[in-house]
Amino acid sequence: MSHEAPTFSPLYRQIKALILQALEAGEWRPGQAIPSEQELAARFSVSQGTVRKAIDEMAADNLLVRKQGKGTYVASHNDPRALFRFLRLVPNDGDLSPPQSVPLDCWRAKAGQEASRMLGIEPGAPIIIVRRLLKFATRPVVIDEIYLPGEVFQGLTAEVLQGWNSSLYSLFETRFGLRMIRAQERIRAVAADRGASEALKVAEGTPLLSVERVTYTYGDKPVEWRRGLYSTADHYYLNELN
Amino acid sequence: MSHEAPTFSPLYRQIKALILQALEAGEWRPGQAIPSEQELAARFSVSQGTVRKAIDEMAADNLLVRKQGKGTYVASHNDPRALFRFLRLVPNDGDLSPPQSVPLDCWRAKAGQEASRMLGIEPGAPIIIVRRLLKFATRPVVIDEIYLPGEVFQGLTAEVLQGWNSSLYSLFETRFGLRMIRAQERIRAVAADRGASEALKVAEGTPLLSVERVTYTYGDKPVEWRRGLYSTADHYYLNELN
DNA sequence: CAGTGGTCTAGACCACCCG
DNA sequence: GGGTGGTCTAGACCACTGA
Repeated sequence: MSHEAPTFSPLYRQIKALILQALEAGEWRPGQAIPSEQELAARFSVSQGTVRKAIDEMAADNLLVRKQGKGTYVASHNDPRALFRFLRLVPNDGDLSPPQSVPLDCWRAKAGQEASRMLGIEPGAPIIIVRRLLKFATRPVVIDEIYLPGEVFQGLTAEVLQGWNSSLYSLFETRFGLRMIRAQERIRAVAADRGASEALKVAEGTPLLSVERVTYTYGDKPVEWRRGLYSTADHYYLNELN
Repeated sequence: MSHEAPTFSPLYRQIKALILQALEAGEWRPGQAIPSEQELAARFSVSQGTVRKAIDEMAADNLLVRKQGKGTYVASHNDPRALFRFLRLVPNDGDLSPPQSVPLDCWRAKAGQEASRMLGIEPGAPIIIVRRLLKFATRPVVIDEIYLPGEVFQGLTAEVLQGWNSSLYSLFETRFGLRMIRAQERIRAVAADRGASEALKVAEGTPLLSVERVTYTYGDKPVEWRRGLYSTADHYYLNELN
């Protein structure tokens, strides 16, 4: 077996790259099953064990979901289990009912310094800004300001947001074919300004969590930058350290 | 993986349990190499592949560290790479010099309601409380109050803390044979009270991160409860969402 | 060089799901 | 029953480390 790559790359990683490529090209849609390990092994002319190891890694990366006896599926944000992967806020009383996203505003603008740096686009490039409220059991808990590259989110309007009653990422995936793979959050404590205090129904100056998030799609391409202000009177940000 | 009744336990998981047991019994010390896969396979009368899969999982759990060509080692908090596994605070300017732990106080007490619940011990059981400051480049950034079960940390005194210039978990591991496996953090925003404002040199009422952590050792046994107040003027809490 | 972990293969069998 | 993923084995070879 010849590996002409300068740095050694095992076969299963090459297979992983090929599957990733097919995934990115939309060969199989989120929620659908990919071909069986045997079929993929035949397609790439490797043994089932090698395909298996490639899929193992992609399942660990939350790109695929294995279901014994059924098949391997493309991960989807429509899956309710995916919801709390990117939302680490938990009510003090442990109530697990899913939060409700209430869009407040949606307008177009040009990328400023910070947005262009975070999204990896030119300053002045078109962006879309969304303001929305997150309610847990009718109580406003998070106010978000979300910056999206206009090029990717062509048809995103307030109406589209209004007409969607599931998670934002679920909308992005279904409507724009954009799959959020991973994110990075920077968390600070700040005092509520006028706008936040009104939206979250707390006193001005109340300490809030400021959660800045950059979200990446395939190829580590940033496609969302958001800043959320979290009221932590009745909720907390939960983080598991492994 | 699943929390259902284990109707079936694959061989490699049984091997994993056996290795875990040996680890817990101190058969190999942190930082040391465990026997080779071949030796373990012979010892447990299974194939190398099965041992391999067991070790794979334990490496993923950060219990073991594989080093190609050398062997497999017991993970240790003395390893500098382990430091930022439990400390997610990063300076705004990206300076990577490790923080300095400054013990302020260390006294004995009896567990109250909250401490007993968090540590899974009887109310009134002996506990040790440590107050300490974390400095990044001479600047005070975190003030911690740490609750430890007295039974486990017999000889812990202010002197012992003073004489240690590495991380706390490194001390716990070396001195008390206690390995911290995983932790759970609950994060809220709070206003600095008098004590915190003096320790962190910020104005009273400044928003701070309140980070409550419960840390677990083998068998998911809680052995530390701490509450930290983080000043986020020049630092932020970084969280990767995968 | 010998010894370690890392990869790849081929085949057998098991657990699970569904028609 | 047939198809899927999941486990287990045995053997060959590769990449890395250190003496």
